[in-house]
Amino acid sequence: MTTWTVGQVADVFGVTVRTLHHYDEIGLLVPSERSAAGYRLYTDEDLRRLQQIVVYRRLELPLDEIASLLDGDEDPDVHLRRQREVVMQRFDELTELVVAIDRALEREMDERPATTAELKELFGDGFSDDYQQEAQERWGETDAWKQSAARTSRYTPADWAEVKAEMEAVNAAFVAALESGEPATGEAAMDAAEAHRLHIERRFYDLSHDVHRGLADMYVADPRFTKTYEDLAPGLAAYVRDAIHANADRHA
Amino acid sequence: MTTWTVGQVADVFGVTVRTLHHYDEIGLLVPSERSAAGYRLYTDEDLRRLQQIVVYRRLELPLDEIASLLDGDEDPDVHLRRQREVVMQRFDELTELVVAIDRALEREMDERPATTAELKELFGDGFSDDYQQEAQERWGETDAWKQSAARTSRYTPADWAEVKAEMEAVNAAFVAALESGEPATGEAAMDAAEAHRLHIERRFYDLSHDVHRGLADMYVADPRFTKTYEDLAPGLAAYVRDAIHANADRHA
DNA sequence: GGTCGCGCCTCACGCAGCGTGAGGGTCAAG
DNA sequence: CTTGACCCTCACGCTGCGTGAGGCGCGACC
Repeated sequence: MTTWTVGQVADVFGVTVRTLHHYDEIGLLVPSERSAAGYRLYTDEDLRRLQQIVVYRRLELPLDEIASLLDGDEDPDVHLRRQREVVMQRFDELTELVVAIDRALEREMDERPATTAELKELFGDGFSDDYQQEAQERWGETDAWKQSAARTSRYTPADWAEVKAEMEAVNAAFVAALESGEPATGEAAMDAAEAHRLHIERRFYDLSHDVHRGLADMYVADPRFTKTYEDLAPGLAAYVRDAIHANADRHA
Repeated sequence: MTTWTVGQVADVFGVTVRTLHHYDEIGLLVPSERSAAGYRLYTDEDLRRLQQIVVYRRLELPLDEIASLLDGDEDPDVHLRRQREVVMQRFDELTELVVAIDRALEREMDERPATTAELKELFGDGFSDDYQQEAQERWGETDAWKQSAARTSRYTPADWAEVKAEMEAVNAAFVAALESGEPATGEAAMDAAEAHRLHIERRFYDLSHDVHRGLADMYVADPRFTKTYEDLAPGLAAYVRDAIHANADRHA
């Protein structure tokens, strides 16, 4: 007996008969022989192919990719390496997941991530969803945005409250420097600028001094940012921009 | 504006509109309001629920479980802990996967895991798939079987050849002891028994001396095992059994 | 040679969790 | 009053099989 029936093959390889039927249907593994009665008969070669299929399935490759891998002229090496990357990525995701679950367990949903509504309560209408939407459109593809989104998605209302307090402290420092009559290139203003940069870096995303410059320019160029600062003190937007540039110069 | 439309909600929460429709269809998240034109309008409370859903989805919980979790009286803690275990298990699987991929890359499918056909070539008909089948039925649920299956599934033909050589060496030791006229309780026989146990432990599964006794009894009770030994030398099956028991006594 | 029981066959529908049109209203802006 | 971006409701498609239903094939035992 040098051929095997579905049941035998299924048992040995730990798959179901239906799975073998399916592989036959889609042409992934068509048994080389059939008995007079129409029984599928698998040869050694078929088994070798199935062996490969089973291995690739454990790698969670879709069946059509397995097919092209086994039939095609493509280098299995390439596929394997790609698959390795995919698995490693899943790995990272799972790591995050475990962390998320642990956090969820710790706080038992009491201090859960904040909703947009709560963010609005905290930050006022400056934090509108329309704005978030636009921000995503403008920055959605950048690493900074992704990093920021990844972090803030896990912030609780309490975290956000802290963030807000930090932001207000930085702004207050700017206002104080401005109202003391110190120029934007002065120590206090530059220190506030550096504090601003560190705040963002700590809470949202990596921020080099150069990128910080770009942000500063936007504070003046984009009326919504400008308004936030101008509401605090007239001329603050430009003052902040200049302070940030001066601070960047200082750290150049 | 204290309610949101599908598109707004979708953007902010990073899901698609279709997903929201789906959640509505299956009753997982039915928006509290509808506009005159039939637009779905999501309230703050709806968003809070969606927030929970999104979190649980990241945990890969099926939607119906999420529903019972959010609606039911069940303790979310229990679900979370269970989910954590599931994720950790996936973790282990992925670890194995990466190892498997690396091995596959190393040997580039050349020294791939052996097929049943190859095993038969190596071990003769004693290693029939029928037998494997039965073994799985008898032992399939035991840890030992699983452990063995997990290990052997990655054995290459070369590995199996080594296994076979080891087995033959052990058997030869038994035969030599038997033919030298030494009793089964003698040193040489007991040493062979211990070598037998260590061989299985190294290649297949953990094997205590007590479990080893059970195996020994089966060698006499099950005609196929008996045959394997009797073919080597008459009376060997019983001799092996006795030697194993003696060895187990020695290590008690 | 009947018939038991297991294994094989071919349909064919079902499942999750949406994706992806089709075909048609709605709403703010110009 | 039109345009264009949204919204609506069907409704079929996709993966990778699970799960019967209804019906032959085959070795064993009577």
